[in-house]
Amino acid sequence: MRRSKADKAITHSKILAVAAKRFRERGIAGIGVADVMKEAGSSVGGFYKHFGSRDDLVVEALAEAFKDLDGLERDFESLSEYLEAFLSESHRDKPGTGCGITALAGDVRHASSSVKTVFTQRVKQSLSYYANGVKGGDSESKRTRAILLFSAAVGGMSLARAVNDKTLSRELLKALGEEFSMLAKRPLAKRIPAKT
Amino acid sequence: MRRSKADKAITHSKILAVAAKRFRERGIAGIGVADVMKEAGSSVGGFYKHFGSRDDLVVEALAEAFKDLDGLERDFESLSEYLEAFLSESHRDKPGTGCGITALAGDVRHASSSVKTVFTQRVKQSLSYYANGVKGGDSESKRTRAILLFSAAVGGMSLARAVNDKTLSRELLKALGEEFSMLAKRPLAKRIPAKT
DNA sequence: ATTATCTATAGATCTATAGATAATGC
DNA sequence: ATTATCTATAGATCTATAGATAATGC
Repeated sequence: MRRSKADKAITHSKILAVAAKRFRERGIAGIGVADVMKEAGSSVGGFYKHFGSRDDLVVEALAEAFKDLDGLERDFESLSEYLEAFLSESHRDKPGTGCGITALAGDVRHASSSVKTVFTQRVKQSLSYYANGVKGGDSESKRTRAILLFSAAVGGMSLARAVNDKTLSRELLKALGEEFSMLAKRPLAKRIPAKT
Repeated sequence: MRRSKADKAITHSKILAVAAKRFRERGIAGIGVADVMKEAGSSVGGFYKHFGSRDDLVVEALAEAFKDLDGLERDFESLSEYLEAFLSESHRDKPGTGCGITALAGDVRHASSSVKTVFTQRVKQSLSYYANGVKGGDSESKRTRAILLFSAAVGGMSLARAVNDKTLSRELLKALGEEFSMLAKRPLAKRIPAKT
């Protein structure tokens, strides 16, 4: 029954891969330790030789999920292209392999401090990525614009996923795509000065 | 032990009030039937004379939570003022009495079809409210702008609540407030024509 | 007689632990 | 000898039901 240390490492990453996917799909409370272990090809009892607690799994699985996001951000040439893919129906329908921040923002509010810390760090990273991708403007307006785009992307996708009406869901994604195609290019403040 | 029909109605609304608050605060899975009943001053056993199932409570409590949102939307003279209050730290720190869409968007994705339907209807109502409040532009650009503002408000507040870092949380709300103060006034398309 | 509410509990589900099993690794 | 994994289960928690109690309402 016992396997080698190398095999244990494989088991460990299988568990993480399953958890990273299912937590994003069903929420942090949506899948249990036993189900994760079963899908990873193991049984419940072994779990606690891999993780100190269920919450430790959540923390590591969240970090694992963010690796997908790292890849996504890297694979696009511009923020505009990234956002277009982000707002796709394909991304909407596959939360399990998509942005972990969007999939779990609601859950993290009720999660442990450790989970929140991992989440927070990744939010900061995404904001840098967005700010970097915004065209024109000084660094402050880029940052502000990044926050608008990121918030709207996360919120819009959350709504598109929660809503029961396919037409509305599509409309949300499409409308954001249109607004983003303008907003991602130049900062508003540089085009027309704010009135104040 | 038995009380009058009128008293039963009072008990019923007490249950709903507690549930509407606690679901928003702790999430749909975050509080149980027994705790809701206890806080409403009753005991578990009576619950099923009031609601057919826990899910029925979720549906009714969501509708109840949206009454607060109706009130919020009514109490402000302009969309800009509404958004300023929406993005406040006070609203961030009191999800139990705040916007139910923001508080529960993540949870609704995993909820029953009945819950999704109630949620979806209220999303439509909010979008109308936003579109109505946008200054200038034709009805199509108002609608698109409304979707941007609403998505960013929901997403930004969700992030501000999930994040572990007070400075970042405040920055998110502040930046959105700044961008909104411009975006809520005039549609981008009417100021500078899109390139494409 | 009906029924609003209560106490008690059945039954399901979930995290975590105990103890057994058998292969690894010194 | 150590340890990776397994089966079994303790203990907590949650939804829903059963049956008792006593006040309402016909």
